[in-house]
Amino acid sequence: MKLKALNGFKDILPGEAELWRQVEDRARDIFARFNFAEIRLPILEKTELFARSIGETTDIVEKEMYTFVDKQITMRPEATASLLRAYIEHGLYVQKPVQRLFTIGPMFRHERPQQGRLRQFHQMDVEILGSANPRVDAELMAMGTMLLSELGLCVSLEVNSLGCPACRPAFRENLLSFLESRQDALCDDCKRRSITNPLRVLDCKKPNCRSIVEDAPSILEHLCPECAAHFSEVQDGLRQLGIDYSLNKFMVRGLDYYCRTTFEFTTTDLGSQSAVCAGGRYDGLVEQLGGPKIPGIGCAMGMERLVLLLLQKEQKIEGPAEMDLFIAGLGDAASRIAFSLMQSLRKEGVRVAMDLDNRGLKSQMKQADKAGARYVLMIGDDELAKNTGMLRNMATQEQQGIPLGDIRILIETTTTGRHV
RNA sequence: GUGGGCGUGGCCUAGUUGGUUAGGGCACCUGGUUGUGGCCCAGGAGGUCGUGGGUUCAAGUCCCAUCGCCCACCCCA
Repeated sequence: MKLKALNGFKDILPGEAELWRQVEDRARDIFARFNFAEIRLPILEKTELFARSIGETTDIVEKEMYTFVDKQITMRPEATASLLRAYIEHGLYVQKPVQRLFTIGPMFRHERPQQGRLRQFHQMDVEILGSANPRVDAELMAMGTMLLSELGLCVSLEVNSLGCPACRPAFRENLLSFLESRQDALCDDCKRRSITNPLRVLDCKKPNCRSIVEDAPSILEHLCPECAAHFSEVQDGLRQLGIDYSLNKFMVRGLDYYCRTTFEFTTTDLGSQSAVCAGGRYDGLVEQLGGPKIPGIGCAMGMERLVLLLLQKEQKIEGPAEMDLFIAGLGDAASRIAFSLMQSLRKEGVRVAMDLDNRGLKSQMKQADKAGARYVLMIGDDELAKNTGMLRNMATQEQQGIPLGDIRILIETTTTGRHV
């Protein structure tokens, strides 16, 4: 086997694609309930867009982007930057004070693949631009909760606030001096992190670092009055909407643009990739990208992680799409009639198939069965002589002759009682 | 980038201390029913044992190299 997909790039085969469609349909339904509009975005953008929004020194920008170096363009590693670019470029903020937008599609990061992590992966991305109101934060988390729950998934919601440019520097200093005092006890990774990204030390998974960090200064105790008020109203909103959540003062975001509210829906069933949906507020980002001073908040859901969870739940991948009718033509003459009858029925909206390779009846019945046909129309010499067909109900095994001259009865019988 | 694990027909896999034509299951095709699906039975097609080299009378099995995939670190949806 010479030609194969690239490492970290996956084909989604028909059976699984059906499950993907179910997830996406459910999401679109909920996005509509929450008054979101779809926006479709390009996959390639100028490299600069991601560097400026995600952060020059983040892992994503430093070493994970698929970039055409000579052209200075990059395959998007996430959707928020592209979405804000489009939002600013087309002046969407003048059409409505608050824009609620979603987009679904592939993202690309050159990481080492593992369970729940691919180089091309798919996200459903949701953004609310134009409101700094804490109720918006609560509403967004409520939507995430609703979607995951309607998908039948068991996840937990963790919430934190990262403060804002007014309060974070002071906290950062505080944390830095704390980490310096414990430097010797930290793992090697955390020693490095305390310099490159001190906040990251807070969510190190090593037990030893965890216990050290227990005593670390908490961002929640360093919030400025505005951020503290905002965060308390977010929680108030969550309570009003009946959303279960827990505070996680150690939760940190990987992208630089987040401020104030951040949240993560996590599961214990995905190996080490526990986040199925994560996001937060990014007031100031629109401005940073050259737009007006407009606040925003958003989150992204990882499609393959959702699908993995659904597969684990042994949710049956449904069989082939249901088919209304399979036409079994025996012999050349019958086959010719079947071929054009199939076209007429398809024009009328009937889901029809037939065997085009002149196989025996038994083989054709098998094909019909496998394809999920609810009816089979058999046309052989006997039927041909009378210009009729033998219509068999595959479930009840009843069959009756019906005239071929008038296809209305065929349409009606075979399309009533559809399940899909 | 760093660890660990695994590569046998399309898929899942058996293969004893190296020893005849590499075995089974799923799926596929044909027949049992010369015009009737699912279940059953019989038969059939399908394999450079990831690749290259080495040891040996003999390699799927042992050694070396290489490629690929998976899991974990890291990072993140």
